[in-house]
Amino acid sequence: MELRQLRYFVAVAEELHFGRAASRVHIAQPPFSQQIKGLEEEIGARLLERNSRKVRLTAEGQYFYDQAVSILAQADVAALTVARMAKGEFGCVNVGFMEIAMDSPLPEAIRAFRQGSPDVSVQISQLGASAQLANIRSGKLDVGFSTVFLHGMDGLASIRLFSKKHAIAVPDDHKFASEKSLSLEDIAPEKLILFPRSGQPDLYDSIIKAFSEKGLVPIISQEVAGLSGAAALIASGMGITFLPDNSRVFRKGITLIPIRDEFPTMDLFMVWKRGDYSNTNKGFMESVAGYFSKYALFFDEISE
Amino acid sequence: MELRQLRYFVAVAEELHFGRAASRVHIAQPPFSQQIKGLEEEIGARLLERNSRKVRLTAEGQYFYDQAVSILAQADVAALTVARMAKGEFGCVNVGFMEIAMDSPLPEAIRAFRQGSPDVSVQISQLGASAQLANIRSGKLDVGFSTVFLHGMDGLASIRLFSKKHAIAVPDDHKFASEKSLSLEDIAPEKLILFPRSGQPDLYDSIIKAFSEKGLVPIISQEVAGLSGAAALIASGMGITFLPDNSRVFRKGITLIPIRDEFPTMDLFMVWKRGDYSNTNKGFMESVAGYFSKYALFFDEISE
DNA sequence: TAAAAATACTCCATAGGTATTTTAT
DNA sequence: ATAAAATACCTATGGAGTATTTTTA
Repeated sequence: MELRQLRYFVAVAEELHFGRAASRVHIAQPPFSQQIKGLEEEIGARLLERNSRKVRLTAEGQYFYDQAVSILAQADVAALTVARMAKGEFGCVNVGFMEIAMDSPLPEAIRAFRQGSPDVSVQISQLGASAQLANIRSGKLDVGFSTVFLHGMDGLASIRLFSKKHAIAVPDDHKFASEKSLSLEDIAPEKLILFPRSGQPDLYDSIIKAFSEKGLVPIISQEVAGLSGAAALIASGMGITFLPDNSRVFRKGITLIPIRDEFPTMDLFMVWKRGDYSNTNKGFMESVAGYFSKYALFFDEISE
Repeated sequence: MELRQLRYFVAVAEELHFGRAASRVHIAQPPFSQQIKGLEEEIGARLLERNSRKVRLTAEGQYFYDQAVSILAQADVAALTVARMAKGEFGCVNVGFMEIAMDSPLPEAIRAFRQGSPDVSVQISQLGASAQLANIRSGKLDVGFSTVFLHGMDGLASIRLFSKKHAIAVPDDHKFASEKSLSLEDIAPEKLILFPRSGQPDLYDSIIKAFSEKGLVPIISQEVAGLSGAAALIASGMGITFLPDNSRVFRKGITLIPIRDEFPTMDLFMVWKRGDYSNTNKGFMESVAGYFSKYALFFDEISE
């Protein structure tokens, strides 16, 4: 049995006339009759009751017609869907992101993609940097957004989406609140609230190093995982911390003051499994990277 | 796109090896590769990522594999189902019967068919003779069971399943209750309960005629539609009536006494639309007729 | 270098065309 | 008498086979 025969059968079941049905599928009547006959013989049932004046469906034919229509429709939809997947218009992307990425244009970049590709399901989940890497490797995640740079790590690839200067976050009523900028010397004596080193060891170490290069040792009063928790601690006067400059989210009761000295930046990277992405993923990544105006760079990295 | 290509694709999606997949579908590797390539080109998407060492499904291929399996399964099931319908093993039969038919071997005949053809759905509904004929003509009913004989009526065909003598049904405490048999002369003076003439005019008229041929006129005290209602009236002493001899159902408080004289019989006919029945219907009718040991006769009538 | 997919070609099975016959109204 | 399906027979597309090349791990 072939789809061709189902197409022919559907035609004759709807026309109830071999000649018209044949011309509808653009073949001559005799081979058309042959195909129908072959179909009936193969499945072992008469589908049409016909004589030279009238054609009508048998009970079997009625049932088979419904089935044939359904099968042909499913085949068409499957082919179309796959074509759309290949064009990146349809599918599913599993995205992981670090909490800090919420405080960036990333949510808007994802929203823009969703609008442009409404039939792509974007599943996002908040994950730490290491969890992202593990899940990308295992295939549970397609793309990750993390502040951790990959120094050419094994099977993974990444690009930097943006790099943002850190600022000092102090409570609105802090003595620094009215300063235009601060030096590390100003900050060193203050109680510092920092993220746990395990989360982003490189960033953590380079912050400490920035101080020690000036002969300073910061007073780390608390390590807090979770931005909103840290923001609450700052606002309530438990200490000060670093936040990306112009942070748009966590600033209730908090003032951001630029740092005068050289200081590590907050970078956001997009990470994926090198050479392993569906067209849907590719479309997603291109859209997000494009949103960050990194098209050229992205293409270099993605096409290896 | 053809089912052949789906079959091939399923094979290679499962084997992840063109050579093995090709031999699984009993063709050589090169034409097999051609077919897969053609499929991919037609639907406009790469389904398999392959090099000379490894074959794996793309995201599109994974999706298409599921669809292909489903489509092939549906096609197989459809063909199989239609074949079973043609053999009368699967389908649906709409049956109409007159109430009186419940007091006969018919229910058991239907039960026997159901047991032998568990995948045929038998829809039964109680209908009068004329309603049966109308519904059979319109196609709502496939088969009817009625006491009304069709004198070679237009598009309908029928056979007699059985013919049963009538007996007199009297209440257990009636003066006739201990009689061995009764003549029409005995019965004529009694209050008679009869079915409405409209239901079975021929039978009604022939009953009256049986009396009048002996110069008798029966006293019809009531006309009652519905056997159970009639039986209740008899039992409560409102009159006597005719029931098929050895009636198995309606005999609480009722005694049946044979009739000595010539008298119309109670016949049950199976009725269907001449030359218009599915194989499922045919199977049903043959089974029921066979139960009534009418195979030979039935076959004569059914095959015109 | 060796296993496996892709090419290149050849062949034939069968889908499809043409001419004609059969059939039922 | 005629419209339409079936049959008979022919043609040619394309599915499948064989031999060979290309590829990459």
